[in-house]
Amino acid sequence: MDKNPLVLLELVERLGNLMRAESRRVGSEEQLQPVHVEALVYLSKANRYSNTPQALAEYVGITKGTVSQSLLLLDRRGLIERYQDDLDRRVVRLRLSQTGEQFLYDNQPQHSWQQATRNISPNRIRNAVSALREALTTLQQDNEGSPFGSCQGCQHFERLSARAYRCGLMGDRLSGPETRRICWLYEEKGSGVEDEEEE
Amino acid sequence: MDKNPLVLLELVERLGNLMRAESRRVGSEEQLQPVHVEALVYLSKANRYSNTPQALAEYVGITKGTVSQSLLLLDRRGLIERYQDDLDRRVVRLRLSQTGEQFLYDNQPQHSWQQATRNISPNRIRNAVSALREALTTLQQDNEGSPFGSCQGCQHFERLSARAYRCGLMGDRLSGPETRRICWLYEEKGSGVEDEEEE
DNA sequence: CTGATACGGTAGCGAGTCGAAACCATATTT
DNA sequence: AAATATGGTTTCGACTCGCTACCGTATCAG
Repeated sequence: MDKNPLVLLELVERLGNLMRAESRRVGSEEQLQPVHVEALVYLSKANRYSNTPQALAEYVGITKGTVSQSLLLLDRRGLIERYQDDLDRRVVRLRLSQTGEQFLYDNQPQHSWQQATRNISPNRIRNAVSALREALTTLQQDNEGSPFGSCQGCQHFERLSARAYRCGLMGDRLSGPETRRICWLYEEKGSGVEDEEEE
Repeated sequence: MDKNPLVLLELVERLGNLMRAESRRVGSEEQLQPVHVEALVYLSKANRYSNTPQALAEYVGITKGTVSQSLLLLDRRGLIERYQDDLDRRVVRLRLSQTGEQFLYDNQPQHSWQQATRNISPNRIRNAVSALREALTTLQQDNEGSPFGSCQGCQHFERLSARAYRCGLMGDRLSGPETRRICWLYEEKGSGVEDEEEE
């Protein structure tokens, strides 16, 4: 009866707008733009391979030039720290400063979302997650953007023992919590070439 | 295992970002910002009560001042038309121009989304829609923003006969297609006070 | 080792966003 | 008739954002 996919899009966009407005609200006190808040949130969730300007730019969907500006601002405000990578001295690494952590802790940009979803049964949430995840994966393939995901479901993820993990691509051992962070090297597990051409 | 609601948020934001990037892509040819494209899409879906700068501002989550600017630009470009309301001469009404319609038709901002969702079963989409709808409703209540919805499920909606409808709030008769457009006067049907307080 | 090329990041430009506040014109209330 | 509310517009300053040019480091070819 509905044109369902479009309705879903409508909802996603609208929720996105609202959460963006929320970011705006949260940031206004500190004179931060929504993008700045998004950047802080991203950094709080990115793993060790993904805390660079480049990855951030891809994630929020803006150019590296703009990201560079934003980072400058966040640095001036003391919310993040920038330091050089030892191995490749071109790359800049980012991390939240103490103040940055505190800012997120105080303002809880996701709080209103958690309120809004608290009455939805875990099961329905799980279903929604799975549907959206599928849409995201396809969308990313089509746009050839970087994937962004966490170790579960990543092709490079290896489990050494009960509590020891490893990234096969980079060769590092990973702690348990680290395997749940966002990584832009993520590659979908079963995704060699799907023959599922349906055209 | 997952912190599901947060994962869902993550997905919604990311999909939102991607679709925003898509808007950017679509608009770049015509030198339009993402917001401009969003505005056009909105106008193509808004019903007769909701085609005003005010409603648009609430919908996309920016201030009326900014909206005013954007509309100026869209008007200059000949993508929309602005005309005064007869009854209240303060209010400006908006509609897509021929060119505006054509623009949307040519560029299909939602095309990539439809591609991305075409392999998701209707049933899963329906579930996702229902979960997100619930989140949206709650979020809007908490933020006391205008609700935005279509006649199905609206408190003011009246069915006069098989194919004749009416908005009880405004007193107008509505055509069938019109009842499926976006309205910012929407009020959730069962929404006096839910006793469903769960903490 | 040396040049060419690739790549991560920064800098500057111009058009535009954005919130805030002031403002205008038209309702509405008193 | 005056006070107030409301829908829109204007102006301001800080910031975004794509773009292009640029810098320094890495990598590759000879």
